[in-house]
Amino acid sequence: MEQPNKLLSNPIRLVVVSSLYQVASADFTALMELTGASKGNLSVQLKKLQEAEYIQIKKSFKDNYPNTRCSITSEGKSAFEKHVAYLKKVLRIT
Amino acid sequence: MEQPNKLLSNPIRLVVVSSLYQVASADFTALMELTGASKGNLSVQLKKLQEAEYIQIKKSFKDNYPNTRCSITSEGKSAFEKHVAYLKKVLRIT
DNA sequence: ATTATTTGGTTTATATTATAAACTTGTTTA
DNA sequence: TAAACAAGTTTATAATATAAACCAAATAAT
Repeated sequence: MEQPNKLLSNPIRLVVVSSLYQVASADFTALMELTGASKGNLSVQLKKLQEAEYIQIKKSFKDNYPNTRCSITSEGKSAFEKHVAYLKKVLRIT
Repeated sequence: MEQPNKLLSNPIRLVVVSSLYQVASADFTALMELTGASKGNLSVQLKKLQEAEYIQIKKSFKDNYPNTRCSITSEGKSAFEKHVAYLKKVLRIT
């Protein structure tokens, strides 16, 4: 029933999804700071989350520079909630 | 300050450590049921936890069969507590 | 007006990790 | 005594994570 979510077992992806669960949207630079990941690493983790349809990525230009803005999808929200429920059970926290 | 623990980011190892945090000791078979891992997989994960000194393994014979009994160390307890604190922060749960 | 540096990323080669199949050693059952 | 089972371990392979190298455009320095 309650099983661990592999995508969300990676700390970088967990922080990304958890952050986007609270925050409407965040761009690449903000997510780098939040996660502490290198840009290469963050780039592939975001792509994985996008492929799983946990997040949505909108690319645009902001002040002449490319800007990658991410937001969570309803699938992402639901997956996150389930994973949190799983963790709570495993960790025995209410 | 609060960082993810890599060893405890693996779901099998997390369940092992979390279980041993509650339970004084558990043997290989019990941990297989708790984690759902194959024995090969469980075997290497236990060894990793042992190498990190998160758990202690005592081998004996029980009813003529080998028996592998695991318990958590104080280092394991502390690591688990810290990781839980980290997760709580990331997941925004009290 | 080149050249160098910075911004904001992506691709990809390599290192690390996870996993189960194959193996081992001994026990019980037929 | 041969087959099946118990309780693991080893190891080959698959999957994953990570950062170095790369790219394209913008800005700064000379």
